[in-house]
Amino acid sequence: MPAKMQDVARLAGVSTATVSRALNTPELVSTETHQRVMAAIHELDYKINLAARNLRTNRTGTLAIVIPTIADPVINRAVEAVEDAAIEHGMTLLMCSTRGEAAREQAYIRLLTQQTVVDGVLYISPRAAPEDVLRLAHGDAPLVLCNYVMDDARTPSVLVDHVSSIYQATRHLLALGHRRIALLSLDAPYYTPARMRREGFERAFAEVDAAPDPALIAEIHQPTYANDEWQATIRDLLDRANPPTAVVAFNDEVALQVYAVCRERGIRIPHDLSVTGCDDSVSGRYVDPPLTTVRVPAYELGQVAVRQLLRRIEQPRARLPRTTLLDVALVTRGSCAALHDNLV
Amino acid sequence: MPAKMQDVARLAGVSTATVSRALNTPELVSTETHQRVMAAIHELDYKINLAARNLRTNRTGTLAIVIPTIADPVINRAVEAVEDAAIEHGMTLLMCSTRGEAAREQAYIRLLTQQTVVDGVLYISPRAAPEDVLRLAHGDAPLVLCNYVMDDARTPSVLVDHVSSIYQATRHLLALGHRRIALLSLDAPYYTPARMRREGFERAFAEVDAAPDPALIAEIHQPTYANDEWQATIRDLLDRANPPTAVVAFNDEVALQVYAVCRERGIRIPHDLSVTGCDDSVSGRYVDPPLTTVRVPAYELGQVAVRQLLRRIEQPRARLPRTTLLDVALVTRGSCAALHDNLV
DNA sequence: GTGTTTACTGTAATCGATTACACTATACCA
DNA sequence: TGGTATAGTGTAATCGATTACAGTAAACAC
Repeated sequence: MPAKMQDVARLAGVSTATVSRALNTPELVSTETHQRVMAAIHELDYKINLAARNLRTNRTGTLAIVIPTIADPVINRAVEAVEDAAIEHGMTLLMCSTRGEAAREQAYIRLLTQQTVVDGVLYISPRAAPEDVLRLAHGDAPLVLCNYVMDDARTPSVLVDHVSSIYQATRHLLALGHRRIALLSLDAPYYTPARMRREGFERAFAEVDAAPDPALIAEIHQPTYANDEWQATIRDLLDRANPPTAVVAFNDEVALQVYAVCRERGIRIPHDLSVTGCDDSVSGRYVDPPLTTVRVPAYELGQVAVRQLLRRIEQPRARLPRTTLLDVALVTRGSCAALHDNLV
Repeated sequence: MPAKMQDVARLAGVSTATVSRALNTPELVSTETHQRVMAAIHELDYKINLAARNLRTNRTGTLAIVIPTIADPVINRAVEAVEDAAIEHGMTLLMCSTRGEAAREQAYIRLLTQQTVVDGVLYISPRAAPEDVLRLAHGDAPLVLCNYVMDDARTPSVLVDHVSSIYQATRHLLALGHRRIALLSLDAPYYTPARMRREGFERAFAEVDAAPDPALIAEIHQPTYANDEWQATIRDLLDRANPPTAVVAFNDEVALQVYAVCRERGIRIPHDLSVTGCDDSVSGRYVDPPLTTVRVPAYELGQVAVRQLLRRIEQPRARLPRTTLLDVALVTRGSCAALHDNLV
């Protein structure tokens, strides 16, 4: 029913080849013909049939973005960057959020290993096993990873420096005299940032010739970013006989959970407990006291990754940096204080 | 290079028709043949070419979801519902976030008026002019709207009851004795919820034979949900000679901005100022005092809408309710108090 | 035994664009 | 003037699946 290229060609008195050229390579068509074709297109309200074009050109004009959740400010921002770049290149975005569910992760990987679904895949914070990610990497569409390292020279990774973020937060607290510092982190199989955070934590301690108390490292194994389990963990931590004097949280949301538990318990921040977050999300900016956190280049994360991806799509053999590490910066606000002597 | 159906057929010793049937309508194929075909598919690692299928079947297996921003908890949740349903139906999701930019809104509408891009469109909180939305509605793909009303009998709308949410919050404050109540809302051309909120606000006043002070209605015209402008507006409001005794904010994020300004000014919540939010997002749950807000059925919003959309896709002539209104519920927490006599 | 139904399979047209190749007309050159 | 380059256009093959239609063989009915 809708007009096809044939109809346009007939109306404009040319062949379909010319219509196609008028649309895709106007420089090969005379100005006059081009105008006639455009007029016909307008007249018939012709819309190109993308399925036909895709079949013929073996391209889809679509990028897939695979993310663990849509409800995280850093990921949000990265996705915005990706969408911006996609639009700029006339491409669209297929959204695949896995919610940390292995089944979904697998299903999306299976789907995306087909060239005909998307032209490229951006995979943020994979929770899948290396062999599955590798399968995707060996699929027909180029792949770029975010926050994941994998032993495959062909697949570029872009990483926020999670080592540095936790390192900086921890160093800040150590400098304030704290030694009993708790780490609240998220862990999951194959979840690279968890390892990096632990490393940053330990490195900061090593620099002052100390070591963290393993009992104060709380790594929750949780598929999603849901908040329910954190409360229990935090209460546990603070209710101990020998509680921490400071807490490093792996993101701002969890840091605010610490705030909530402190309120319950009558613990004053920063007087009784110092707290740091991570990601510099809006929520940490307007609480009392304002949250000391780490600024993370979320938009840049998406931007760098999508640029590399687009590069690969245009030139499949393009050489790309194997890993790109993005800098972070400590943002000092009011949630940390020097350790009181009476609390040592 | 990748195996095609022809190769599978050859290896299995059947025709492509049989391979196709084995995949799409296995009940029409003998068990033995089916197994041979499956074995061949596995052997060759055959992946169906979706472009070819789409061209032939005139379907894409994709839904578009158009949203103003990805960084809003209610929208997030609605998107999750849509994705869940999409996966359940073996479909994928094309994400189109417009950031409230008219140009992007238009560009996506233009893109999606083509049948061959997606099988259906879900449009959440459109900011586009009615004629543009109508153009989309008259496109080839079925359309379902969220939080928008339009004069088109064919296009179903699913709405959160924004009238009721602000009405309930306002009534709560009125019952506590407040009369100088400010409304912080977002406005934009053609943005239905803004009108609904105003209506709820006024209705609550009308019920106690009063009227709101128009000077206390602050409707920011802002494309996005960014936080910068709110601070100024809120300061303005609170610094007046005759400031409000209560504030109704259209969402929790803005309510927390009010918290921040109050902290600056030494205004105590709820003692000096009562505050209500809306949406019951996580951020409001763990602040001090916990935010009184309105619970909004975000997941349900997406769920109801996508169900109607899928229904339409399967049966284009299906009769659907023209508008569906979703209930909301006040969540009373600690951010509101009875009006002190000395403040009257 | 003939006619009819059932179960399965194959042939070949078709979806609507792109593009290699061929062709014509004009411009340009010596 | 003949030859070659250039610009613009057309013809027709092609992408890889789906499916209407036709065909065959076995089962079944009478």
